[in-house]
Amino acid sequence: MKHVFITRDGSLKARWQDALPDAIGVTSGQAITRSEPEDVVWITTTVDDWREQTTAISRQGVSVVVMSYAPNDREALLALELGARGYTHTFSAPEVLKQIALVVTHQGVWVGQSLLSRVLTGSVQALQQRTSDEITRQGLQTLATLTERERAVALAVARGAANKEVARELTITERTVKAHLSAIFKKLAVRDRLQLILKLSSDAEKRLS
Amino acid sequence: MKHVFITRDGSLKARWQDALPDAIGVTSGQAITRSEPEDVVWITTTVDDWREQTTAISRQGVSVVVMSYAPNDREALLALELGARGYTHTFSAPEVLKQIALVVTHQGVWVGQSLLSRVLTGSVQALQQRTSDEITRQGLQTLATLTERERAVALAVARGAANKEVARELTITERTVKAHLSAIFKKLAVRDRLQLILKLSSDAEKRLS
DNA sequence: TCCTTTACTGTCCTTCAGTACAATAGGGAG
DNA sequence: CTCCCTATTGTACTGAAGGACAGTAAAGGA
Repeated sequence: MKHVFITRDGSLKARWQDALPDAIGVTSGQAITRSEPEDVVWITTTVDDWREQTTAISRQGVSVVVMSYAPNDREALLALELGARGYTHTFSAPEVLKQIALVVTHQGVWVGQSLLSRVLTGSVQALQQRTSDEITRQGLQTLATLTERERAVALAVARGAANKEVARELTITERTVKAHLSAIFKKLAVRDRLQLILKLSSDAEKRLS
Repeated sequence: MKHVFITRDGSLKARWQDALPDAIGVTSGQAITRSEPEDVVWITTTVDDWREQTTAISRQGVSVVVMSYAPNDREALLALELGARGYTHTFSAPEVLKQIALVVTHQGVWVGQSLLSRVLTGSVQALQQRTSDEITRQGLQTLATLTERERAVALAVARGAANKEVARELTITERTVKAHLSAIFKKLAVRDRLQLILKLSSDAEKRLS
């Protein structure tokens, strides 16, 4: 079992070797021939054909972890859809890399704390809209100070939903949505929904780093 | 670190103890008081309030694995959405249970071989439908299609500024700001400033990668 | 020169967001 | 059994947002 790092020039970053002493670096062209079913292949999104590589390698039963310089949930989704079992920041600490290696070699999936919930929340909302109260679960610290219902409203608004839409979604009147919003604005010290969106999305970004 | 199994009657199955000798069994009522951040809580879907328990316990930072007698991807999604980090069959082999324990205690997610692809595919489709125009059409060039002034207005609005503030900032009237905004909405195919903010911030993420 | 684009401004109108007054009901703490 | 918190809904009001009509002025290419 070995760790194969695919980079643009086949070079290895020091922290990767810190975490995984038996790591080897290759370029995109060499990748397929150098990896076996037991291995873990790490690939950065700076590699032009990382999508194709991820698909091809994961199809052979090899665990693939995609590393990005600027992780975001859309790219994470894409990576997972292509067959990757992990998605993380290129500059993740050695301890984190070790952890990821451990997880993916044991049939686990590693997508980072916040990404998971965001990714899944999206799908659940689409697949079964009726569970809307439960959409509010973990979270952003900001949301922690809110009540269950307030959180549900806040998250809906953060998606860009209008009061009327939120009302329909939570099966309450528009007036109630306004009531919750007033409470939310007060608690989070924001003046309107615009600032709320900005606050929530900036907090979400912080969690990625 | 210990393994807490929540079952209807608080009893433990033999294979659970085979896999995890330090396992303890509790009933739903005792669950919260008996689990600490380092623990792994295993809960079967035969427990009436497994959804609420999963939500509550995972919120405290405890890893929760949901076990079902008849696993299916819909329930898996629900479990993950509620905050569970694992989802498997109640009668999983001891080796599998060990593996799951290892994965979830290292910040991984375990949803089983077959479920993984289906679950993720579902979520990918759901998310991409919602954001398909952004990804395909405009992409990174969102702001590039705008004129100088429109860009200035768009950026100010993306910061959460009101029309009046933008007007003062650019030394123009509020009416002109509205005119620019109308053009922006049309060009970028968004309905209002809320969606504009969401669009710009999502594109900003992509530009970084 | 003519036409197009861009920037800027005006008034009128509709809809939405948010607040200011409320009120009612249930659950939990003391 | 109160007091407090939460969830819910009501009416009325102010102000902002955005569209529907406009219009003028400058710049640049055909």
